[in-house]
Amino acid sequence: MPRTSVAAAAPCSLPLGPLFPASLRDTVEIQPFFPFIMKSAEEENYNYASSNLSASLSLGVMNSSLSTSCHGIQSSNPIISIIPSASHSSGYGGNPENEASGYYLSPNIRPNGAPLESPRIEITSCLGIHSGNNQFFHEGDVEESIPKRTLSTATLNLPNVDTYRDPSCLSPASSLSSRSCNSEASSFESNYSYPCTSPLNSPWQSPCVSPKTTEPDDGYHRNMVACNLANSPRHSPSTSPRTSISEENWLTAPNSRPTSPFKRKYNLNGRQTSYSPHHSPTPSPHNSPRVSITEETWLGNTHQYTNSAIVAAINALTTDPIDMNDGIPIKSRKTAIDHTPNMALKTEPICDEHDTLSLATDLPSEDYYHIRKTMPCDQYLSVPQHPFHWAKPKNISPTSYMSPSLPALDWHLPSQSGPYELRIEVQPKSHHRAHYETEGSRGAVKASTGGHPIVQLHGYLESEPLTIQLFIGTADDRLLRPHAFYQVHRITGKTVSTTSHETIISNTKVLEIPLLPENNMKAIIDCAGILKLRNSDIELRKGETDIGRKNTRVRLVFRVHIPQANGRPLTLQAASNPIECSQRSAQELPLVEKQSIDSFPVTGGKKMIVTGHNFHQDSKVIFVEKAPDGHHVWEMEAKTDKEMFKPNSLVVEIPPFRNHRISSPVEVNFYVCNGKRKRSQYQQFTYLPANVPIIKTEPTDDYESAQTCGPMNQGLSQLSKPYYSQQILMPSDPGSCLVSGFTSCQQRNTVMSSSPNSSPKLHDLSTSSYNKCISNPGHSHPGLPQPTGGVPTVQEVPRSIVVHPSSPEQSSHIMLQPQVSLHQSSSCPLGFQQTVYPNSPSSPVPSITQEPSYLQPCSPTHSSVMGQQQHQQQKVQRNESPTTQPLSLPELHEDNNHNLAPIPVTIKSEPEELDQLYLDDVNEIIRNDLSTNNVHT
DNA sequence: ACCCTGGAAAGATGC
DNA sequence: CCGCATCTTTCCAGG
Repeated sequence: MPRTSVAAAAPCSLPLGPLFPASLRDTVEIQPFFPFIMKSAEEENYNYASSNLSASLSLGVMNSSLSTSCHGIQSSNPIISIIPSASHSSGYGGNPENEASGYYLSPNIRPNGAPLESPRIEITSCLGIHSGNNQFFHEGDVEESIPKRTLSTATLNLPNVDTYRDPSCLSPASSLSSRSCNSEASSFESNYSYPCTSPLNSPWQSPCVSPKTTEPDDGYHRNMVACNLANSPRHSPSTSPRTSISEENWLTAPNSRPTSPFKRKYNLNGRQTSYSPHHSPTPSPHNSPRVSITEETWLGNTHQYTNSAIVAAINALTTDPIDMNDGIPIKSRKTAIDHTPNMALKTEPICDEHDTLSLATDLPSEDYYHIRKTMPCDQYLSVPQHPFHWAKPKNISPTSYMSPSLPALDWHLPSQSGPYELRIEVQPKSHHRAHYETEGSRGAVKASTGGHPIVQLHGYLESEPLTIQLFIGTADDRLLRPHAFYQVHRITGKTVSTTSHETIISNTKVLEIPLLPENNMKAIIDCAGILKLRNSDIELRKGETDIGRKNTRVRLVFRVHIPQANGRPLTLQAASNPIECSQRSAQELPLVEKQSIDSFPVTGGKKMIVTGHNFHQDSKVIFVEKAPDGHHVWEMEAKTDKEMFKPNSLVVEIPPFRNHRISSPVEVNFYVCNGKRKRSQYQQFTYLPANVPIIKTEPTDDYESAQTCGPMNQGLSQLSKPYYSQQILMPSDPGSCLVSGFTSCQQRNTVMSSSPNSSPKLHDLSTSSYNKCISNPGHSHPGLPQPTGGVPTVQEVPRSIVVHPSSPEQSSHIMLQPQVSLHQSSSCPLGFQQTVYPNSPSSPVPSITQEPSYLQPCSPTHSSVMGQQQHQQQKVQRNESPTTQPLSLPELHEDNNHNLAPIPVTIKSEPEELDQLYLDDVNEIIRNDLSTNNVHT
């Protein structure tokens, strides 16, 4: 099939797929989302930053920053081509509607809050690109802006690559992975100074360099040459970092697949010295979703420059120019073979194409390698980058063109906005054995009920059909994003009733499914299978930090773009419950899907029904309370009712908590254990005080007033209000009002946020504690502010994903994360984790309502993730110093400012005798706090 | 013949 | 370094 040539595609025209309503198509072209995007990206950074790494902002933040920029690149490189339209230009940086731009731009001026002891990178970034005037998008400006940019240097701390992985967990969090930049950063030695401080030398420049050229390839080529002049292997081979494989070698190397993909040979540098690409039977995006530069994006679809590209570019300014190269997949087992035919179909002369491709991909790559080569600590595998990538036959679909104007796949979006709500009516089964490329399809994902998952868009009354996008997302503790090791696989056949169209967006396969009014905007997802990519393939990908081993859980992520009157499509997103994709896990590991009770008084004794899979009669249910450092402070095996045992359900008697005198809810975990190393994910459970901890009644008013303070509160208010009252009433019958996991999440969230109810026990106001917490941040969590200057520590990331009954309502409330991010971002421009102190003036908070399309970044949809995050947040707050104020409720804190007491900060297990001592003091503090709040409000 | 599945062998990796 | 337990990937066979 002939591929759309670069020249053929009109850069300024972003045709949407046929499935897209004309209105949407129209709007997409001219609507700038960039401010949002930027914000989202930034938010995400924060989220990630805090999630994996310990409180120390340094690593975590860096991590996120880098990752974002990198992955932002996905579609990025090409930033320029798209910009032709003036309307576009206005979109980027300059949308006055919100503070996004400013907020987003802030990263450039990030204060270096990172601890010096952490490895760091001196990054030269270009200011000015954020001018907010879209200079980015004006061709002329773009070109001119480069030299004009002011160089700024930011010192970023290097993320600890492995920190995110919980050694004890079944599955590693799926990574920042694709946020390849992380790895990039991590591979750099501290204080390493890039040789290329000039923007011109940075691959990042490429996007800025060849905007909409009539001769994309040439222009690109030219620019790349200019940018990479000295570093190009072609031009100066000596600079090539590749020690063992030259491009030529690579190209001429046999394509035969190694006997075993696992048998990797490394040279002294730890790089893989030899590598044979494997020809996969089926084309699949091997590139990390975050990886952005592919032949497709660079050359095949130069017009496909997306906002994310711009975001990436901007982010790059704050991080590392080298990151640009992350987008270039260097590993591709099957590339050569697959592409040969593909190339032949191209409209451009093959030789030209080839050259261009090679140049396009190699230059940045080499540049990258060159830089890396000089680094003392090179942890990267030197995998030759093949100029051709896996075939992407479907990528030429017009539909894919819409991606440029739509939010990147790893942006977090709400499932609900205004009257619209994207809801997963029928959740997929918790297990689905993914198939390898070497296998035949293993069929479509099914629903636990026997049918197939169903997604429905509520509130949409137009007659215009829409399109549902589906891709495979992560299901780990971190935020949702395309899964590096899994791709959606289109299922066809007589058994499939739903038509679908496969496309690739930013190297992630996306299934597009029509959403028709005649079907009540409901789609039965019987056409989506899951393809497993070899770990070795993905892990070898340059910049890929994700670990495939045991990273076998995914979620189905659905998106819908709703045309809006203002021309800006509203994008909603919903993610399914986690799906275990490995064969073994599906057969052996217990999996908890639901629990009848999420919280109960410390006295325990109540029966809780745990439903899931692979339960045995001798399955044990262990309750665990974890200390900040991940150690188990308390473990208790719950009694299970053997007689009531079923393979998919267990009846468990909630064990009494170790401390019956808690005055505020204490969150613990439990898991089902079928034997050694056969444990389910951690599930959340909250112990409630035996007696209702009603310290005072004002909080309600205060809290509500606080919620009305800022736009950001909206999501939170929904989240919190219910709980607040619940908490008061809870003791009567916690179980009755806390059934769904989500409810519990809300509760937890609120609990930690609504200081007034916090347990004195959990408040360690002592200086010693405070310091202790700071110096020993045990946990870092997504979206959570980390204590500035803290030392990063490896956090145990229990891969606890609570499978909540998916409730749209609930989902929609899960806005905590994004909001946190927003707030955080706004207050911490640099992306460095900056603790938001209660009494710190609040930064302007972008109004969610103003920009429903993207301002609600956090996907409410990933209920499980959110639940975890919230859970984690609570833990952090509970365990860490007061400085780690939960950002979840910024307004609340603002209102509460001057008083840190209400925030649970420690989980220290102290003698119960101390409880009362604390209680009195804390109560007093809380009263004062509340009084203060009242005055303020 | 092809798709879908379940099972399991063989190899890879981690403890 | 070895052995064992796990985990991943490929193969096989049957419906």
